[in-house]
Amino acid sequence: MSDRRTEILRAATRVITRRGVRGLRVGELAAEAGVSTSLIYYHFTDRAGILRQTLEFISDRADRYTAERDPGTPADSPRAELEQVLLLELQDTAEVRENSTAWGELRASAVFDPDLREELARATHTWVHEIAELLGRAHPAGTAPAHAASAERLTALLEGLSVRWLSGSLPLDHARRLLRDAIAAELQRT
Amino acid sequence: MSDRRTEILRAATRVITRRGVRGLRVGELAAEAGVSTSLIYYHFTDRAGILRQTLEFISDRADRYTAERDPGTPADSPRAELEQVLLLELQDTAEVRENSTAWGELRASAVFDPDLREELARATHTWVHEIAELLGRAHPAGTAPAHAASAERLTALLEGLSVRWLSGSLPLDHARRLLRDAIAAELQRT
DNA sequence: GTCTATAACGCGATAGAC
DNA sequence: GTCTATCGCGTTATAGAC
Repeated sequence: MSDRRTEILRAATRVITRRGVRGLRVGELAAEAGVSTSLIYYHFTDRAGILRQTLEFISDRADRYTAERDPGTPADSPRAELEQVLLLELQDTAEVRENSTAWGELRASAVFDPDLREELARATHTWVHEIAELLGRAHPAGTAPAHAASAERLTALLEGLSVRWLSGSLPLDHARRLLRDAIAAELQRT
Repeated sequence: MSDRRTEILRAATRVITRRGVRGLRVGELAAEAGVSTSLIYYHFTDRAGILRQTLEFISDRADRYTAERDPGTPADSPRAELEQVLLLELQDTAEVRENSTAWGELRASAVFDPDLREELARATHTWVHEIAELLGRAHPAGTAPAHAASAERLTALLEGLSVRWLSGSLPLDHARRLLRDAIAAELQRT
């Protein structure tokens, strides 16, 4: 599925990484994709449609790269898997930067746009739940509510560290170290 | 110092709380402040000047309300003071909402605007340092580098929880509970 | 310092040909 | 499906009077 529409969605992802959700200009997107502005409207109706479908495209892609991690890896310990999944989001690759940036923008936009909140809360809940399950396997001694709380703290910390990294307040390796230590601490809770 | 310029800066803070940094319109700011648009330009030159000076105003004010807490309070334990200072940021009052919202916007905008990064990194560093000092008094057994790392984790977590609260993904009392537990855990580190 | 009036422009969106 | 050309509005910014 690498048609024109998909090409435009990929271009939109790059523009959002560069300018933000609220900084995306239809004209700039057209130039980035190498098409006319009216073709954008033909495929996406209006600016809101561009954003909706691009954010959907990005979150599908994020699900995929979370699901597809370690295809043939010899299934390390659950703890290593947990570290791997969380630290995956703190890497300086184009794909991770794009996803983290777009995710942060979605979060920041939802503060002012109630329409985005429901979908955002749903995606957050899914993510927290997935981390809580990994915590359950890595730390069977703990209770389910304790794992849920740990997962909320770790994912919220990760979002906080991620935006500090992207906004230039925290070097990437330092952010990774802080997150690793926080994971270790959550696993040592009684 | 409650002149026209300061009134406009206060109005700008309210508009940013309502619309976001990138949603601020000079005309709306003028209406909010009860002045003409051209007076805005007289005082701040251009839109970028409005934003720069407003964000400076906000970070100064945040410093001040952190510094001025408990004027005559009977200096509880350092631990209680630490909790108080951090939990202060998770309250549903107009002032805290304004500061948290504007601070989150500053952070999110800096991802796309390198001009904001220096001031932001400076303010972040000041804040982390202040929390690290409180941790030192609340937990004298720990080392200075450990306190610095704890302060970075706690403040990054607080930012993460704050934006989840403001974006409707996390109820306020739940966010407060998660933060309190994280503070307790940082104080129990060996 | 502050206002009214307006210029200049960027940007979302559409018309219509191919 | 894709393009060129353009409209119309909202917004930034300025001119000039008081």
